[in-house]
Amino acid sequence: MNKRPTINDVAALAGVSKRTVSRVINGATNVGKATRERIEAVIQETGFAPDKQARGLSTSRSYLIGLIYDNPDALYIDQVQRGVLSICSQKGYELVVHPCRYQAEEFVEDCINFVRRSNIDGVIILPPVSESKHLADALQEKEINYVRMASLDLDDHQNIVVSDDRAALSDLARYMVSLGHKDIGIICGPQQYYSSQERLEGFIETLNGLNVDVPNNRIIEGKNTFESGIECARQLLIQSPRVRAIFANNDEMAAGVLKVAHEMGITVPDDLSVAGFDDNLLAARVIPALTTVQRPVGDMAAIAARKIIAHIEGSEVSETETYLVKPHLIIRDSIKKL
Amino acid sequence: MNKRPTINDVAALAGVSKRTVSRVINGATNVGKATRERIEAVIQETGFAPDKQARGLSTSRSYLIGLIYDNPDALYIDQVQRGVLSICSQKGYELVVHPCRYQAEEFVEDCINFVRRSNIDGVIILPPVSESKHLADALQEKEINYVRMASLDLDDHQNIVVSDDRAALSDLARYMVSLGHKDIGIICGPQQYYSSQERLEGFIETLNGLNVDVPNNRIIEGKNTFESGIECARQLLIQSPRVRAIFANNDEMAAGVLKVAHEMGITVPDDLSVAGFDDNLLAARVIPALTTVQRPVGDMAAIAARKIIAHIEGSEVSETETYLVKPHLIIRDSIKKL
DNA sequence: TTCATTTATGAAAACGCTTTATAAGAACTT
DNA sequence: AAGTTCTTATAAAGCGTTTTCATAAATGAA
Repeated sequence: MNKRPTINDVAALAGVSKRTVSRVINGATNVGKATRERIEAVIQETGFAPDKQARGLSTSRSYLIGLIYDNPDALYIDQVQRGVLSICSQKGYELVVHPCRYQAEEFVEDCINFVRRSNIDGVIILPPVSESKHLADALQEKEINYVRMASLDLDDHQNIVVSDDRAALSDLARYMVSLGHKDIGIICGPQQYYSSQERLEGFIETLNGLNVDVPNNRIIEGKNTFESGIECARQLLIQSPRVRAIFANNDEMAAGVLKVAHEMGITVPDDLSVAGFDDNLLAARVIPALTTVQRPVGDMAAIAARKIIAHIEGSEVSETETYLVKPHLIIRDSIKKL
Repeated sequence: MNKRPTINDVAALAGVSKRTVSRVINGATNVGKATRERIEAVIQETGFAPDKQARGLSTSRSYLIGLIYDNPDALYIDQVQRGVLSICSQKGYELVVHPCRYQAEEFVEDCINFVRRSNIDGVIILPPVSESKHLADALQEKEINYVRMASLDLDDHQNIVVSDDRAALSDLARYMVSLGHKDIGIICGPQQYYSSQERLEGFIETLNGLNVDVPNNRIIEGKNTFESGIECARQLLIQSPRVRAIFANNDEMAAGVLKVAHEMGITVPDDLSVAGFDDNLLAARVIPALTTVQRPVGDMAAIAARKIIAHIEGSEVSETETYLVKPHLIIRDSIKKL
């Protein structure tokens, strides 16, 4: 018996029609107890498992979930994948990955094709792609299930999982001020992204609320890369040598700050405090270890997976399922009390 | 026209039978020129694309390629995924990811099920899972296509892509000696993995060839994590304070060495040189930037993808397609000339 | 011209499942 | 006793492809 058993084999062996076997597989109730048990025994014995393609052809389902992203942060992607899979594998779905180029002209079309070609049942979209209204609209129109992960509440709560970066940055601001910091510089992220805006605003507003002012020339826009962090840090530290603390929009750029400080003979955290965002691989390994903000990425991904599966299966997303998660501060060695 | 067009729609619109359309789709030669052009026009117009599931049901193909791994290095995984996808998307395949637990009892069964359930056409297996003879045998027996990525030539060349770590480590050894190093310590990887053995041997043999001896007490086995790197570095530097250079089996552990050196007031690279392996995200960002070894991971993955697709499609792997790639040394600031 | 090939097309079966009728009993009503 | 409902089962159609087997038309050889 090298060939994989089909539903017909099972039916024949159990002496029933395939319709009845189908009922058993799909957990229908109206099957006689004796019959059901006989069929289940045969299934056990033969190791039968329904063919996903055949089943899909019939139900127009593929049991595939797509993951769409254009994000260079491999660690983030990895955590998301694992989070999603922890749920998928429980529910019998597989995960198909689809990195893409957000900026490309045919980007939306490309994503739609991806879904169509393989009959993907639903997609999870990661930032910054998730901020594309264009894509979301296209999916909506084509009636494709989707859930977005984002840092901002920009969709129906059934279709999004958001991390409250603003609140986390507020915590960070309070923490810095509580340690006596008043001369603060910022290397923010690209302001074309809502997520970068949120972080910047959350940070500044709280500082202002605590009577700490951040002059505009102490705010520099970076590109979220290590190299960009280096450039911005140079500019900032030369322009405003009195700055005693810097918040960088991510750990990559914070690592750049560390590099520049080292070059310039500035000791961190004694002369300069530094904070990052992400709790990237770097954060704990760099010297001094970075104080940063950790988002529960895996958890968010798992929530997204539960939501998308609920959509697919038409079951209600349980009301208790949240859509908003709050990141938390990871305090290490890069911020010093003045 | 909200519904996706099927082959029947195309046939009807072109006024031919679906058999003929099928011929055109699949590039058969025996179709009249006029007919072919008419059909192609209709396909263009309607945006028809064959349904993968239906096609798969017929051909018992899924156009899915699986990626099996149990590797905590997110960067490595990410590079592999992108490398594989660069080929897959050209050829109309999608990538399904399957992280697993190598140590688990049901690991082999789990992988087989993964393939069976979704009719995965073939799998690419990453280290260290790729070292499992058990899994390879099971796949062979079930006639499942696979290609392994490894650091060691342990399979038919059609089924493997190997990175010649041994040669790279030999280069590193020569480089260190050329800078005058003789007091060298090693933090090697888990010796249960062939790949760790290869690196260690490649390094030591070359050193020996250059008349540099590494006493056994200067070789410590780590677990490839940052924390393990810290422990091993402490042990090594306390036990053998005269060591002036350390090779760590990966960048994570090398970062651990940097951390310990900093704690102990040892300046890198002035008092102690350090080398890593991987060219991890960390390598360039840490201070001082690590001299390390970079494997062309993306390229290897692309080769693996080409091979697996060739297997699936029964076409010959082009003879020019290599199976062996050589990593190369990335020289940065962590090794100093004595 | 006639027969043998090749070339171009189609009808219909098959792939393995779900689902829409439908039917046969059994178990209630009246 | 005859009608109604459940309950449990089946036959057969359908999902969108590919593929086997025919067949018709066009070409070439005799």
